[in-house]
Amino acid sequence: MTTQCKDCPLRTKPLFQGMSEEEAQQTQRFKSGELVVDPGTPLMLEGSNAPQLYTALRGMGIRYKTLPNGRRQVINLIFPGDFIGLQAGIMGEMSHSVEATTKMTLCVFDRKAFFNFFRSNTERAFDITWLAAVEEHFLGEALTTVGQRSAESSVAWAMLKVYHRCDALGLAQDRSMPFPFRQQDLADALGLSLVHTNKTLSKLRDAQMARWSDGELNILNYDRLAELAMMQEEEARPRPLI
Amino acid sequence: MTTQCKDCPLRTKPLFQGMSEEEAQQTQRFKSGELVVDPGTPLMLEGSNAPQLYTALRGMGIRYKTLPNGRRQVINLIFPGDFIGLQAGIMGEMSHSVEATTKMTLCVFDRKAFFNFFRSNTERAFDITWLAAVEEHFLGEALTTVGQRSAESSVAWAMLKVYHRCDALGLAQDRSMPFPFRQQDLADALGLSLVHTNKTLSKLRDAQMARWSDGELNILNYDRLAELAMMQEEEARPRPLI
DNA sequence: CGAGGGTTTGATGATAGTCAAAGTGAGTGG
DNA sequence: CCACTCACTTTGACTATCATCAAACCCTCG
Repeated sequence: MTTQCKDCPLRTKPLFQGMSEEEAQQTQRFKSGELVVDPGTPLMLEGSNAPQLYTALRGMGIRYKTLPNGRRQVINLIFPGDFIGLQAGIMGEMSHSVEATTKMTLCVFDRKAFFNFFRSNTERAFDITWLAAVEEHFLGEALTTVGQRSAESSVAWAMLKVYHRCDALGLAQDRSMPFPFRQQDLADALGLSLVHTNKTLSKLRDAQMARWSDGELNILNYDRLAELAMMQEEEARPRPLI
Repeated sequence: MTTQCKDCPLRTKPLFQGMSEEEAQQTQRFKSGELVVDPGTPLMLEGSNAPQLYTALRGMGIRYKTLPNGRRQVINLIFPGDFIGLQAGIMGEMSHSVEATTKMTLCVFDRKAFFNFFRSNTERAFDITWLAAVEEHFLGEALTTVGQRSAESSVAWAMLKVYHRCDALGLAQDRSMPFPFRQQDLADALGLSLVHTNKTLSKLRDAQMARWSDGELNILNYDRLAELAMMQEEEARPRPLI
């Protein structure tokens, strides 16, 4: 038995905008099933025209692009509530690949139904555009990080970014959250080498600012970390949930 | 007398999707005027809630973010046909600033009318989302460049990227195009220092691959530049024009 | 016990940053 | 018409951040 949209465990999180019963019903009609995948499973392939779109319900993953020389850029991390495949839905082709890092549960939507869903309700169409704008916003920040921040500052930024997200999802407790990625993933996200990333992490650990081991991230000194990250305060704006 | 949307000089460019008479009329109703600005004029401010949205009709500009330490990341360059202020239109706040580099002519839209425009026609709503998806696509590529490419490769990539765009706009001739930016702008876009950017440019010049001086960019050896840039072939997908 | 994926550490060097100064050209005012 | 300024580009010298290479270490798993 798959989760009913009206009973979606994410719906009540403060991170997301409220969803009316009617909206939940609309989403329900759009939803074609649920998918559970093991760690490491590819969900979308760069350049492909995915027939399915997803919303992450549980678990985490990554989006990434690969270059002809084999290097990989992690575009961002996927957390519960993220919509996957917007680009395929709109432009017909993915510009990056998506892969599950942990075991994941995904709500499956049919690409063919996407346009109907989009046109079925102006509010929902607006929500989808909102999601795209949020993503653009995030990518601008990520670009700024990779382009302008030092390694230490970048790592601090990334840690706070994921911490905020997890906190808003209620997955964090005591300045501590699950963070099941590999150091290589973080390195590829920040444009750093694995070795340098590792050494930077150990600096932050020694400085008692943050500790990450065994898939658990611990923010030890929020304020100093935020200063190092040059984090701009911005209130968590609730986002739409599809 | 301002330009009528139905007579928009951009409408006929192959870069853009065809626009029906009816769509032109709808856009016309949404359009509240035209604005001509001098080089260096700020158009949008990061964090502000812009009351106006624009489409660049003529001229070029840049989008950028600034960090507390004063460093600047150029998010992308603005060419004719680009829609400015989508984020403000959707989320109510800009995540970056926008500035005119050359003299620019802009179609002005009223933010308050934006939602009406969006809901007035599903096709137009879809177009706006398309634009956001295109931007996301571009930012992913830019992030990959800054994170994974070497300085030489980055510069080559940037040159080809703008060349393709200008070519599609009919602004290029003989592998040559206007490129009125400063080296500092390019440096800030690629996360490089000004000095290193300058030296990289002179390498590409010496290697007879590309020459950029006096606001004119010249692609001397397209193939070698493309190889250096690790440019993936991708056909120019026509984009919507608002 | 060995294999394999991931993390950690050390050594070395290249790419790219910083600092400084000179060069160029357009624009301004005496 | 000639300084003079100002913004931008170019060049050289020096430095540091970060990449690469290599090897050891740690765990889990078969």
